[in-house]
Amino acid sequence: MKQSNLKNTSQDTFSASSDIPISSVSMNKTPMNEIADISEKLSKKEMTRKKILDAALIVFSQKGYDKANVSDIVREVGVAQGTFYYHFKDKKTALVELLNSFFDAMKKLVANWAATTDTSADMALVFSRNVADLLRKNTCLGQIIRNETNNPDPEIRLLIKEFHNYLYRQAEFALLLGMRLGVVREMDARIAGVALVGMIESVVFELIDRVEDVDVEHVIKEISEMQNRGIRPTPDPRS
Amino acid sequence: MKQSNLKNTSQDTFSASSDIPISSVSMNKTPMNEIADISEKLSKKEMTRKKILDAALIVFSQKGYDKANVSDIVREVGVAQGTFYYHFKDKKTALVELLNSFFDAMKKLVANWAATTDTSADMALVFSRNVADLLRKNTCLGQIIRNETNNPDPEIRLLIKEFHNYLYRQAEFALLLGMRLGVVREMDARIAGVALVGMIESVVFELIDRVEDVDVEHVIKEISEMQNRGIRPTPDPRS
Amino acid sequence: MKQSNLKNTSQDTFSASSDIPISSVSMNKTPMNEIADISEKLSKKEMTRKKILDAALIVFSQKGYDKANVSDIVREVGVAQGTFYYHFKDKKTALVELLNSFFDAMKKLVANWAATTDTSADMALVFSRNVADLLRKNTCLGQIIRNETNNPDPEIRLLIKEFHNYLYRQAEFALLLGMRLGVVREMDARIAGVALVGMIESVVFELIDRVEDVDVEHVIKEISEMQNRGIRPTPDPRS
Amino acid sequence: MKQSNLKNTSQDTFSASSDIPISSVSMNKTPMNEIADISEKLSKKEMTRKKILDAALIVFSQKGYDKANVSDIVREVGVAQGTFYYHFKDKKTALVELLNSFFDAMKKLVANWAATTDTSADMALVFSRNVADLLRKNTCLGQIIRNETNNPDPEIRLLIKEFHNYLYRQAEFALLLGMRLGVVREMDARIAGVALVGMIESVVFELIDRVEDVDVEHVIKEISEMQNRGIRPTPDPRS
DNA sequence: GATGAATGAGGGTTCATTCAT
DNA sequence: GATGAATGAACCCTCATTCAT
Repeated sequence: MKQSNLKNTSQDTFSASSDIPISSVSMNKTPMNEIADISEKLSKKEMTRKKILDAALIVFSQKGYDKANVSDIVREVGVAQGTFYYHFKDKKTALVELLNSFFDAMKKLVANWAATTDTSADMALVFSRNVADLLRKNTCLGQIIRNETNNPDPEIRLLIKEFHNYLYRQAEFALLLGMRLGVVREMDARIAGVALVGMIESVVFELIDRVEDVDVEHVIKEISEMQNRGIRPTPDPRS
Repeated sequence: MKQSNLKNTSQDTFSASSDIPISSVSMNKTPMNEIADISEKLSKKEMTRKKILDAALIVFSQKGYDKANVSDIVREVGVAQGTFYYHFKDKKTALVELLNSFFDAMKKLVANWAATTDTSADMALVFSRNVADLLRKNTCLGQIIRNETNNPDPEIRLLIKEFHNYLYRQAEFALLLGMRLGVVREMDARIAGVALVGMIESVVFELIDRVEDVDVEHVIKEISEMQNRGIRPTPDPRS
Repeated sequence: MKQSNLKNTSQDTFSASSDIPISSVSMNKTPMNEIADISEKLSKKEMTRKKILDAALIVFSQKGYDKANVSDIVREVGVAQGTFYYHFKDKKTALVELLNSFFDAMKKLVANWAATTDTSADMALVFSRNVADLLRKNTCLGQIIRNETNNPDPEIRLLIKEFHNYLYRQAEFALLLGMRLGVVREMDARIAGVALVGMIESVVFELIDRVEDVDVEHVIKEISEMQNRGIRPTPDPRS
Repeated sequence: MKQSNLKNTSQDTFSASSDIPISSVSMNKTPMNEIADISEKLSKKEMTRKKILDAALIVFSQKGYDKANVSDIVREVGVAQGTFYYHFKDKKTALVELLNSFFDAMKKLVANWAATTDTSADMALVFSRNVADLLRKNTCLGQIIRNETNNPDPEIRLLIKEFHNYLYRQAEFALLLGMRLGVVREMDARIAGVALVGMIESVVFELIDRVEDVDVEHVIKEISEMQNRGIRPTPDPRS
């Protein structure tokens, strides 16, 4: 079997499954075990399929979907070119499956967030940390979503737009809730939602993902502070 | 001449020259006239070259650089395939030229900003409006820069990274200055710089560029407010 | 399957394998059988590859390497354009492989020559016949080597120069040996080596390869005589 | 005007005209003056034409006719692409003109050779020196003739074959004459003619043209010796 | 007489996809 | 279930040639 040339520089566990956060970020249990358990039950066929998906995830995120070759993917896995097409109708299908399973996992996260988020908590901090963790734990998918945002293929585009809209609506909803509770000032929640998410995304991809020696906790705190207070020298509004 | 299939959905003037803001955003004169005047003086060769560049700008922004075909570009212009290669060494050269002329224009903008920005003004508002205007006037280049951020080609990648770093450094510098002047609270200016720029970029591309009936001024004001005050219900810090 | 346009005018067996003389010229057995036997064992893939190489050999020798199109080659074989690139990295690789296998075969010949050449024999006759046979059995490769001697590609050039230098050194070495044994007069062996090889090459390509009704044995004897005695009317030096 | 990249390493005077030996090699007068005189009379148009031909000669000899670009040639001269086609119907016409003027010049040489060659002289030496000088003084055309011997274009091929046949017939004729005079032993003059010319050509191109510090006179003497005596240790037949 | 912008046919090469095994 | 040889459409790019100026 040929050796892979791809460098694994992210903290991903390099498994399509694990790249998808089935568990909530607030869960402290090790979800890996569950996945591992499930993995054990995978048939040989399912294993191959999963390996291909894992490899596709990495290759797509590194070379971009269009430039990524099926040959790159199968070389990574060590299977034949045709095997890819036994498991997936075409290249696009694999990408769509990756994206969809990511979104499915997200929906599970939402339930947890909604249920566990304490309204008295520092919502900005919680939200930022959740989104940041989400992106950090799914570096590859994050990259793909970022890079393919304007992919010429309409289906892919739509799917990714869905993800962004989802985040925006989450933020908007949280802000509206905060306003009703009196912990958020009056504002255009739609615009603010986009702004907050964009802020977090940029920081995750520019600082947390790219810079090696970065204090993640420090970065997240700074963002939360920015979200809460803005840049002006006022007393901490929480005080 | 063959008919173009590309849809011109953006508000760009669809001219490589006009896409590049040679004049400062603070200038209220209509620079278009000047550019038009210059255009009159273009030789036939230069006209062809410009037309190709204009078409390349659109095609690159719509299909992505790698998926964009030279044949798409020349079909748009109505010239032969070879004509592209008479004017540009290769596809990449055209992209690099577009990016570089954009960056050159930016540098001119900077000088104006530095010279004209009143420290007593609402810096966040001025900065946001400047960046937003810059991006809005160069929708296509903005799209390209956004889409090719992780292009596999190292040269392209570097060029675009340069652009982002430039914006980040601008924001960081403005924040540091504000801190020294006492109009900005103490913070990690590097992180905040990335956050502020990311916020603006997201809003421009998600709201201003994509949504038709958007009150640009309203959006920019909201962002400035967010930057100044954050989301918390404090009294306006400027008061 | 499309019809070939290439005319097979040479006496080549038109097989990349048979073009390469695996057996020594002094062997009287028919090596073709052995090669045929081996051919039987070739997998379908190897057969395709061999067919492409055979066709490339002919096309390269007829049109010249640079003018030869991959499409010519695959049309000859009856496979798709892509099939060529499945088997060979590029056009050059196929050429280099042809040249290298020829040179490898040569090295085997050398061992035989060195081992079997009787110093008491008419060395000039043996050498001439060996080189002439080598070239005659590999007409196409001979043509290629002749035509691409000054190919702009440095790698190709070097490879072919190697072949010529090899022949020159062989001749030089033989002459030096003859001088030590007293059967060759004192001379500048380096110059003489080039002269002898050039003489043989010219005759092979001008007379043996091109003229149909030529008595090969007669030609070779005439050359040997020339090499031994020159043109002057002296008594046969061997007498 | 762009600078040329071509290295002028040969001893050519780098003039299409001077590359063609209008004067016999045995003439000791400086024919350059005559040519120069003629040059003076060239109209500007004729000068341009000549310059293009000169450049074509060099480019063809260095890159090979097929790989040579018209753009290379005109860049060398410093004229526009179209200028080439004003003076020559196409690329091939320029090559054919170069070859033809070379052959015309040859015919003039022949008359001189035939008239001046002393039958009592060392004919081999005279013939070798004449051919060698001819090739050395026309390095570029020599290269072209050597490289394009098997050019796929039939017209070019034929023209070059003509040159070789001419040389062969010259040698054959000289040998037949020598035989009649009793200064050459009985032999197959046709084969010997090819052999003698091939010997000289190889040595010129392998040793004299390529190796820098080569004693041309020594090389020519060695060849003559080889032609006269062969390789065997006989007493000098001339004694 | 010369120009040089423009042409377009054609070449090498890539790669997603198919299908017989 | 997996293979991998084969495919062929499509792309980037080259360059001899044309023609309006």
